[in-house]
Amino acid sequence: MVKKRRLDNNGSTGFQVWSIPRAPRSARKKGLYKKTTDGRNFGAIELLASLAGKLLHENENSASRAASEGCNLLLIPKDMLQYKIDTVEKSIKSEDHGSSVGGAFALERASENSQQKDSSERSPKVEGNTTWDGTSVFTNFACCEKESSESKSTVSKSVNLSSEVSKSEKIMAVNEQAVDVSCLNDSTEEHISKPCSTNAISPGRKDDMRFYREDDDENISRFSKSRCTKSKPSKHSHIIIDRRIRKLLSFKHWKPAPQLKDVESFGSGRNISSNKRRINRHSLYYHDLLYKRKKLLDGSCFMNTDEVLSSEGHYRSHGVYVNQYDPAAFDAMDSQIKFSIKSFMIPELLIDVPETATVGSLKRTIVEAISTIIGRGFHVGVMLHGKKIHDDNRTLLQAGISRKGNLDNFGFMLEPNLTQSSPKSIAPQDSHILPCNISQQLTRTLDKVISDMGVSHSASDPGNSTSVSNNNVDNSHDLDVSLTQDIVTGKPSFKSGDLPILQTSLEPLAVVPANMNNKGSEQSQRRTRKPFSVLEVEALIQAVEELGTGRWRDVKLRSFENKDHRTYVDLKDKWRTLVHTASIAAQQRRGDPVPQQLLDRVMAAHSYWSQHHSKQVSPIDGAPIEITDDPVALPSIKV
DNA sequence: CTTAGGG
DNA sequence: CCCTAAG
Repeated sequence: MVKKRRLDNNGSTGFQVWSIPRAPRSARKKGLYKKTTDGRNFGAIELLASLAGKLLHENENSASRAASEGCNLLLIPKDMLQYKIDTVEKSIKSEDHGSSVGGAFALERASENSQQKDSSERSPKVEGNTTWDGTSVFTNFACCEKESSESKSTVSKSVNLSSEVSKSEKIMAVNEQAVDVSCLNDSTEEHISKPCSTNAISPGRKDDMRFYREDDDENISRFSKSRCTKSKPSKHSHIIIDRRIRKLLSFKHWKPAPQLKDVESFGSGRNISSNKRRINRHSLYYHDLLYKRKKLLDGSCFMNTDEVLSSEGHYRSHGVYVNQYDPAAFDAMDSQIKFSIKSFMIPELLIDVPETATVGSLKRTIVEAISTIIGRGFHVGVMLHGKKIHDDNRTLLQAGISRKGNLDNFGFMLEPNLTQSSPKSIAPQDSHILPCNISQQLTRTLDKVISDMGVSHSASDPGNSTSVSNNNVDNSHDLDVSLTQDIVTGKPSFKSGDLPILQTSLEPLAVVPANMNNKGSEQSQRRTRKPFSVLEVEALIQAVEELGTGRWRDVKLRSFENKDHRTYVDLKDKWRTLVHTASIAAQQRRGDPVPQQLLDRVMAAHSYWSQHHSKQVSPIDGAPIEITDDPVALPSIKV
């Protein structure tokens, strides 16, 4: 019971103190961060698993067949991604320090001939990762080949595109490591370089730039039918949701992911390791990365070319999205730079641009190309070394984008177009009101993909395992990770409509880390600032007066229980700023002014609680705190 | 998970 | 607001 006693200061204090014994942790657990298990989540996960399995399988085949078809679209709910990532992590932890290709979703070739190694030289390396936060539109894959000498004359960059609509807080973020569906090699280059015009999609041609796109319909259908037989049902679903991730989502109205406990009961990471999966060390970093919230760059989506080949032509790290061929082989080529953009949504996109092209034209070309796939409603930004290149008039060369240039930190960003004008007009507070065109487009696309893939039903064949070969360019650590077996479980059963896609609002697009080397790139979206209203301030003060400082969780429960966007940490921070505000001259205060009266209460409560340990609670019987003659007590506040 | 502080 | 060390 809550009892209260008047805190009397010279008989004029209006400050009241309640003695509220702190409830046991166990009891407190419930409520604030309650998480439920949503059956749909599992369904989604299963679907993902299934898709992943297929995709992987697909990749296997395509890889072994010199991969000439490259367009597989796959949209995966974020939670699934996390699932995979976590699974991988588990295996990393429990297994070894081995290496894996491109992270979380490397696959282990179930049973392959011993020639694999020999062929690895020629076989494309499967490298890829996809990040899908909120409603990422793109996923990225990268296929790397060790053929620097074979490459004809292009610098090919596989650009990772990722777009996210984050404000739709009901969308589970999706991150996925996947296999690329097409590889750039001699045999495929021709194929994929087929001008778009050969497809139903109008070719984009501008400033001597060209972009190509692989036809994907066929692949999709093929994707949906083929190689399901190998899918092996997993006996256990290893769904380990990182709590940090959940934490991240906890205040976002996400449909709660299964609790860790619940999840773990499904199966533990042990099983993963028991499957003898080997994970590329590259993925280690990637994981770590994923555990950090990805931050937005200018509130937009960022796609990047994460890494480039090392000087030896090997992948240098996880999440490589850039393929760069031996510059020496480019002499014959008229200093053209080829950008290869890959993702689930963008199967394969090659963009050739002369170094003398301008950044602006590059952007336009990319927009043009991507628009044919996902529709309009976005624009492209170019990042280099962590900075956006704003000057569209500069040539690529001038901007530092050249065949021989260091493109480690090169990438693109997809930014939503609020108005068809400048994205700059996107006010933070309005970000959730982004036009629906993106949302709709995405949803539509997703729906189509899902249905096209025919995933909604019995997408996988229990009893079959999926595997993919990873011919790591760098043989020093070949990795094979096989998550599929565990992931692929049962049949996914959800309609496209069930996908946790966009709500009505959008937030700045999510980001794919531009450069995993850069610490700063491991960013995640920052919550939009929401100034405390006077009412909130008052409620906070009220609560603190009653509970004291240092019991922010209780404060939260008492006065902000239903305000998900106010965490107890926020409240604590707010209190701190309030105290600070109250202590400075009114002229120095900024923001919407807080009534002096409230600030006085803040000061009073602050001084009071700093004197009386806030954690001091009354006896078990709930007796009120005895506050008698206290000089520190609150000053009387008369209004 | 909560707190408490630094950034 | 974010991030984190501590507890």
